[in-house]
Amino acid sequence: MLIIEDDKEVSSFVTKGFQQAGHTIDQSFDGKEGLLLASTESYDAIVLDRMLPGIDGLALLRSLRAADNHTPVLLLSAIGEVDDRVEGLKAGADDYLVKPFAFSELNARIEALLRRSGAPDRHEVTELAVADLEMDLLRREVRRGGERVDLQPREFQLLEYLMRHAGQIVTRTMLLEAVWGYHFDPQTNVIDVHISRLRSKIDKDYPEPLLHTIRGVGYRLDAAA
Amino acid sequence: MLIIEDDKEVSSFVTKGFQQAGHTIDQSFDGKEGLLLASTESYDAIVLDRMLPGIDGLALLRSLRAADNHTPVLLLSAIGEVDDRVEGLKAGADDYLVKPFAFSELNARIEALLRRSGAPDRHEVTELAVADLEMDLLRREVRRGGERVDLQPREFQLLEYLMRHAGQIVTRTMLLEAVWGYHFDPQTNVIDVHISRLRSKIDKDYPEPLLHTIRGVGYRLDAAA
DNA sequence: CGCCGGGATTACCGCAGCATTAAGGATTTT
DNA sequence: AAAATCCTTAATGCTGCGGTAATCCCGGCG
Repeated sequence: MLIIEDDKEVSSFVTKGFQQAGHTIDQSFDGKEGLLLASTESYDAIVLDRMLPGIDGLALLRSLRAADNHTPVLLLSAIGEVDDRVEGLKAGADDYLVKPFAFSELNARIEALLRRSGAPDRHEVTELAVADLEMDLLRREVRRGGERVDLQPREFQLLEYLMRHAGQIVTRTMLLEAVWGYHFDPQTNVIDVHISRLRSKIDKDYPEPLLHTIRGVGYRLDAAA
Repeated sequence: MLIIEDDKEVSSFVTKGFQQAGHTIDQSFDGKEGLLLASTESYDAIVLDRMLPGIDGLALLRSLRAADNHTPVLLLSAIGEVDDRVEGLKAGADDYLVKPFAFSELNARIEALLRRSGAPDRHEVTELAVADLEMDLLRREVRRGGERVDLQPREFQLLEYLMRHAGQIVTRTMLLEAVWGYHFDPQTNVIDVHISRLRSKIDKDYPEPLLHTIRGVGYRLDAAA
């Protein structure tokens, strides 16, 4: 686990706590080094302070997500405004905690994150397939009927999630959480838009649509009627 | 299930999430109304925000418990207060979750509560069957005699309830509560209409009707004459 | 045999929910 | 600083679900 926090006292406090809980910890005290570590090493989770010398915590987080790194990140912040929280979550944080906090609280949240992301299949499967639709996770390539389909990052994420749950119904709430990381209702039609674009790329021009709408619930990806 | 939460965004997110998961939800945005609903109606679980206009969430909870109501309650709380958890649990909450939270987390906890409270876990069963009528809850598919039957959301809910109570008489009042979330008589023939539509899909074209009318009482779903 | 009340059926229409498109912003690249 | 890329928001259109109501049906009872 990686702790990025410039306040030595807080950092040490948190580090000791997690070490005693049996975790292995890397500490970083500034943004640049933190980002470097986060991108080059592989952590099960990251605790990230929002205010940092060098790079701002949010910017760091965005860079990380832009590089397609999905390590669970818990954001620490001194501020408590709602907008900050939303901004943090939108930037790609998986959870958010305001200082001052009790270590037990932090621990519980990290545990929840680990549990959630601890899906063992993440690193084993490198290829997904549904009917004649194939996805190569390593090369980030998608093919339908052998033909290449270019997807944008969001669309790729969306399709990946749908393919991992092929045959099952995927609710809108699930998508908001898994693909957008929202833990609230954005009150917009982001999902619809991206579904629409995805459809135009993978279902249009093909006789049998794979992406089905389940009215009032969500979507399902499969070949069956 | 009852959601008592004044923040419209949170309430909407949670409500939609549970609805998509197949639950019937009552929403309340203030303490007084919430308490009234909680005391007069019968819910399988209640999600209760701690900070409410009107009555405080904790006070509400205490009133409820004082009235000998033991419906499982999960308390929602804003960040900051750490040993609030203890207070909440002391007031009679069965579980506690701090905002912001992931819906999946909330869902998991509610399911745990339902399981604990002895309600037959709705998600352990993924398939229902009555005679040659089958329902796949995960795929939201219904088959009669192996043949697919397309149902609309309401019809699906209705049939699900009937199948969960197969062989028993299901009264109109029960249906209004469980399927429509009405706690009063709408003075219309909604039920009749949907029963009729359901019949035309699952009983028409088949020699033996499964959906029987019990005049003056309600309906019963089974194979027996 | 005709009346009565509950139930069944059908048709109709408002609107929720989804699809689609275009425009605006944010971020990154050149 | 300009350009390109991609995500989000917003506006618009459309489909068909779901509720209401009008009508029909049927069993029960006097």
